[in-house]
Amino acid sequence: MGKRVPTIYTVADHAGVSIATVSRVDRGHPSVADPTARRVRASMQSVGYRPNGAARALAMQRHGAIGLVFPQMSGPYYTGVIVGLEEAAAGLGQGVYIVGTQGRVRPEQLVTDLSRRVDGLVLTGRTVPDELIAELQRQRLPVVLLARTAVGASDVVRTENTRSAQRLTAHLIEHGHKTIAFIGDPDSSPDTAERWDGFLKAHRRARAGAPKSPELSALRETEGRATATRLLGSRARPTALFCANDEIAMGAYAAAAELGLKIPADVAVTGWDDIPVARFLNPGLTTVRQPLTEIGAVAARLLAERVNGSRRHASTTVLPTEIIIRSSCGCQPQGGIW
Amino acid sequence: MGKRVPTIYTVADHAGVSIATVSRVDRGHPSVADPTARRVRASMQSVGYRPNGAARALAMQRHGAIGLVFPQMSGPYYTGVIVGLEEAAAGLGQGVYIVGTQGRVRPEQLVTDLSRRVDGLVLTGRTVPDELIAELQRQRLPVVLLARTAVGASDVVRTENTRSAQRLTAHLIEHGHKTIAFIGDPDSSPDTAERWDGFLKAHRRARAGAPKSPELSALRETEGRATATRLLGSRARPTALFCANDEIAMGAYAAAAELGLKIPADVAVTGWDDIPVARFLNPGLTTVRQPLTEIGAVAARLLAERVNGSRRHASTTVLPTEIIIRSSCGCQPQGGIW
DNA sequence: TAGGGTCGTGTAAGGGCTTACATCGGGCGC
DNA sequence: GCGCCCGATGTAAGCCCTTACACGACCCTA
Repeated sequence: MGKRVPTIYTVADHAGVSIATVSRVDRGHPSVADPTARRVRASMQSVGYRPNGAARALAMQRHGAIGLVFPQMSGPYYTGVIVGLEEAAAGLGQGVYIVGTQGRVRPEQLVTDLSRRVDGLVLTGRTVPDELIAELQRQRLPVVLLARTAVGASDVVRTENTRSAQRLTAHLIEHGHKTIAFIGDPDSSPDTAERWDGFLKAHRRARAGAPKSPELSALRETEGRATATRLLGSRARPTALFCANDEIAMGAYAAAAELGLKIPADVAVTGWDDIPVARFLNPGLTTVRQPLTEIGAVAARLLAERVNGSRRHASTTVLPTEIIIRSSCGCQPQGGIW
Repeated sequence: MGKRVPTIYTVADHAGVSIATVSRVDRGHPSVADPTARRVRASMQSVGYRPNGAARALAMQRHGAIGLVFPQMSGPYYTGVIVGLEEAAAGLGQGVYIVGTQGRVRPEQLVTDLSRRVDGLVLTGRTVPDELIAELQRQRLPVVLLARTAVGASDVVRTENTRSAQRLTAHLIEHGHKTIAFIGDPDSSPDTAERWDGFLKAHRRARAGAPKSPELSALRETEGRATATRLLGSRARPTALFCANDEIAMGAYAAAAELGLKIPADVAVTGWDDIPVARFLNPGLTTVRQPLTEIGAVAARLLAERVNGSRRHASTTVLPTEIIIRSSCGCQPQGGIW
């Protein structure tokens, strides 16, 4: 018959000590005599004791976990962030809960539920409405926002966009391109908005004619491919495509191949993110590297500071980006040094 | 001053009801009168109440969460599995904890800690030593193993390997290849072992000469690239590379490009997994698709069955795989139908 | 008008752990 | 030989919920 799950009492009885001693042994408290500790450990083993984390969390008034909410985990972008976050969190003694909101019926409910079991939350992009974020803050839950505009007094982690976008665009202009299309939706995220901004700045700076508007596309291969196909098939075909991320750029590669256009001879392409596969594309994709794992790691650290109370004021962290020149922009394969 | 965090008592006082009623309102229990429920909800909102998940888990004797342990999350393989797992788990009302073991000092400690806060665990590949798995089973923690040989009476989710490997190899042989190298390490995982097995079977079936041994490589781009470079640079260069996964195949692409060899004219390449980028490679990568998200979803469901006690006996699930013919094997770009 | 249901709410007993404080034996200084 | 102190262990009070059961008010029915 299903015997009850062994608890700290089971172990205490078995070892002939009090539950306090069992707890101390489990936590590695130094003040337990060696023979006792050995006996207790043997008992734990022998009854098959697995301490109940919920009870501990309740007693310690700390969940020992943080939550990460992302829109679509599928892409390499979030994978990188998650890896960085998980690793840093583990180092800080925090577990990591994940929740994807893409395609969920009631994402807000998921996030609310999640908020009950963590010491802090990392929210990315457009996963959660502002009101909910505000509500969580009212509940005094530490929140870090990634790739998202600030709400109230939360911490924010971002990466540099405008400046790199401007330089990358200038690079394309130097390659002689007159008509460069921007593929992406500035309204979809502050990051993309800043990239569009830098794109325009570079044109102004070079006194070059800029497109009046971006070519809208979601940050995904399929959408990028469709948009690129349309652009490259038109009469006034642009000679360069500034893609808001690498996945769009990959779509552009596919579109170009389909239309028999050579990259970069017929059309130059640049991406953003430097996802792992970028350098394996043919030709190598010129792009902008974001420190993905670092983003996650910083978020974890910020949360830890809030949780242990060592910091009370909201902070904004902007991580640097780096332009990676390969050959899709028209440079020689070995690549220039930026 | 840091006021105490509001609890169910705070709300009860504020609303002038008992904590039982507050609890019922929160859980959506139907037997609360409407006006009362409204009043309680207003109080929750007004005091900024966030129920404590640990306390609930303790009272309900259920964590409402499962854990996933993976070796390196960086790759697309695990990303797919995680997505599937997370989505299915959410549907079953379970949260998902993740832990990566790659590069961790004491992975076993991480897993042990994790086991205290979940109702069940999904363990992948070579992340956890058999003894620890056995110990967790002794503690009656439901465990599902992915891409891993069974230990004790745990559930196992796998994908079909031998048959697809055999057919894919036969396909290469039909393309006229006499010397096909197998890149991967059969000792590193049962999956790879079975692929090697199918590879050999196909040679035997076709009365073709098979290599005596696999060309060892970890399941990563870098290692695959190094191995492929060595092979393709040798005198007796193989005319086809059967790579144990897509990442190795991508390394092979890079190696071939470096050596000025054309795929598939000079050397054919096949992969395994059908990671998202596979069809964007040039030429499109012929590979074997595994139902990644389905693997995760099945794992979540198995765990749920164990947790709610609706199933007691260990099960093994083998999911089907599908050969995806593109052009890296020598077929025409539009691809044959398998 | 008493008895029996219902419905809405409250009471109180857990659930398994941490930890401040109390207690109990020695060893040691004098 | 006495008192002190310290090290090892125990006692018990939380931590914040869920829920079986009790209870009282009210409505029906007989």
